Amino acid sequence: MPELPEVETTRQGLLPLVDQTIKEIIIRNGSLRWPVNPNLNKILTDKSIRSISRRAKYLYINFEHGTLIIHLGMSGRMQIINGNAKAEKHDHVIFKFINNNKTLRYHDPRRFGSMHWVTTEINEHFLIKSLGPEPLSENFNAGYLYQKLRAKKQCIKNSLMDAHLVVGVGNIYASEALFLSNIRPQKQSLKLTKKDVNKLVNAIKFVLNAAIQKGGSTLNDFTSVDGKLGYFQQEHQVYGREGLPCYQCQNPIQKIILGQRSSFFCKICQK
DNA sequence: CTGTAGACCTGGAGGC
DNA sequence: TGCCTCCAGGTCTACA
Repeated sequence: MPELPEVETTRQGLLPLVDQTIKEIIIRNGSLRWPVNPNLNKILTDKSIRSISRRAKYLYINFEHGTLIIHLGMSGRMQIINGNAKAEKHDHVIFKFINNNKTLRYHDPRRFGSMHWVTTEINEHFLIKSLGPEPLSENFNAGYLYQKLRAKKQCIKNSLMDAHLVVGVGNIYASEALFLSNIRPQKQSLKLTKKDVNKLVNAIKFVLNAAIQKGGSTLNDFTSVDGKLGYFQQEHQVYGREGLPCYQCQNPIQKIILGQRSSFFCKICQK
């Protein structure tokens, strides 16, 4: 589920927990991508959430004395539950609150996600320190991206998914943004013109913003909720549409593997 | 330094 | 029904 729009949507959904005080944290399975700090309960009991922010696909749960950095991996979810319904399979970490009958659950079947308690300068943390700019910030612009791409021999799709270059562009939105920019995913990065790069930057911002507006819509199952009007409510333009007609030209969408990840494009619309 | 394959892990879909 | 293979939203690490 989680590409940047889903993480941002999750962040917004967690905002009601700001100012709430932790009563208890139960670690049911701490073997995520990195082991969860077993002292989390001791560290955070009676502490209040000051704010909840995001950097790349990391959620920051900010406390006065430190930050809990959470990544959702491939299959993670954060869910607020009313009442005391018992934890389900893959609910690995449970947060309970004082003066509030709500429970926050970290659910992650594949356990590719992570949780780190950080009290030192967060931008120096090993997960954070070498991240590229936020795609929706002004720091991510055509001038910046063109400079970065001009010496890169790898294909543009792989470059886009390199978090040193720009964060938050995952497998789905990389394909989608390249389609909107009429650029083939396998094109060498250094062959993009300034015009290409300009179009690409705008497309990345557009697809991410549109998905955030829709509350995160990465998966096809989202379309079944209301598959009527609007760009994202319909379907992705290319992702997951191998063999189906391109919405622009009706030619079948192609699937290729780049960097071990499925990539989709239209060979007529993208050059 | 650059670029790529492998690794981590579970579950769902599809073939036989 | 059961077993097998393949595939999935991410990204760190090891190695050429």
